[in-house]
Amino acid sequence: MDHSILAVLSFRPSSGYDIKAEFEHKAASLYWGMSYGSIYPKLKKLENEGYIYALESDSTGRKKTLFELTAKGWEELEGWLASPPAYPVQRDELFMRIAAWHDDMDSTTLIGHLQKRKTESKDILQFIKEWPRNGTSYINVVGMLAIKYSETILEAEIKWVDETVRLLTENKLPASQDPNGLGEKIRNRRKKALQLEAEDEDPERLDV
Amino acid sequence: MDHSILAVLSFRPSSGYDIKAEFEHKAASLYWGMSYGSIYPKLKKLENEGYIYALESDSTGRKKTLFELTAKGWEELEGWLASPPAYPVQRDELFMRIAAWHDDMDSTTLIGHLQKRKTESKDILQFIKEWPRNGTSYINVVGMLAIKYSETILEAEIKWVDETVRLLTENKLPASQDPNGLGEKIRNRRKKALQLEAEDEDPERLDV
DNA sequence: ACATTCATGTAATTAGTTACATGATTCG
DNA sequence: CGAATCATGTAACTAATTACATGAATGT
Repeated sequence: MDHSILAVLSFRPSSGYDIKAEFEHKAASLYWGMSYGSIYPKLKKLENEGYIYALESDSTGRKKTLFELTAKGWEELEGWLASPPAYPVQRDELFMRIAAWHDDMDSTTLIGHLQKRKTESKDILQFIKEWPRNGTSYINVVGMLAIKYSETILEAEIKWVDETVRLLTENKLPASQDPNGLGEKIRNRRKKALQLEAEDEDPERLDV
Repeated sequence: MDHSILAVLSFRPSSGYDIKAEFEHKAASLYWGMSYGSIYPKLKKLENEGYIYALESDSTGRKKTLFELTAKGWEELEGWLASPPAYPVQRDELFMRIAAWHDDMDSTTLIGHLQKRKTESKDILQFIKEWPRNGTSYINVVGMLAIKYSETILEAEIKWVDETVRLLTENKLPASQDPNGLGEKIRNRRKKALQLEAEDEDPERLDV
């Protein structure tokens, strides 16, 4: 059961290609994504199970198969909309890197990561801000709330990046917390591991 | 290659069980997650490829296999840390629902979703705020920045939920944008689909 | 003694992407 | 007329979870 497809079809009857475009460039792209390799088989399955059906194409230009929701499809969608959403799992490679960063590493690399993130987030923010103003998109009353959310979060993120870059460049980082001297231990483990390798690579040196 | 495992091992030599705990209760849980079914095979693979090796257990109590990074493992980790992180894909079921919400639906259900989200986010925020203060966790200088980020975002999110619930209950929603009367079309498509089904279910009625 | 937690793993399943294949239509 | 885009699909592959199985050590 893929409810995100039913959700897209609820706006208007769409082809697989349309759905992909919706996930790529439009509103849905902010919170979901899907490739052709997923979309077409899912459409087949949803059709077989009676949630959607194929409309006749209106013969204008290109031929494509538009899918429309059946009564069963609308009911399934609305049941899903009413069911409690799972808490989103954040999987952010930037923060995994930040968390594992260690003192021996160059902080200019980290600043580079942060600035890249800022650029990307600013682009998305601009897209969101312009999108309700282009005068052609359909955004219902509740949809406006989601836009406001993305604006809020992205602005907070960008502000955090600026502040963090400032702290890193001015070397005014907050105090670390290390009650067991783990930072020292980590540096030693790393040093030892890297030294052992150097010896393995050039074992003769000791004897010369 | 699973760098999140190397990242966890960089803090301290750990068993598969330890790694799972790290992803479950600790810092890493905010930005990553993994099940046993992934962890143990990955550890085997990383060992075979020479990124990690098994330490002898220190025979105190339970026997477990701790893994430590090799020189190759440290180098791989640091290369990954320096490589540009991908922009995170937000997959948020709450916002997929909000985006597909339609006017015929009961807004109290939506308010319920929002309040559930608020509770969950508040719990995480509390965890984050307490965690540097428990006096036992290791958090390095850069790690503090990631904590600050999560605080910032979660606080912004909670504020947005409060504001949104207020708008919904007071019925002061922002104006929708619907240049092509799509909202009306959606309501009609839905009505028609559901009526057709009602007729199918009870076709005799027309003849009586 | 019994339940819980610690600890490691595998098999089946699910879900997804990537790369490829194919061809029609439209635009410049 | 050739390039770009529209349009649909499949096969191979990758990545992950879930459910199951097993058993030892610890806490009550």
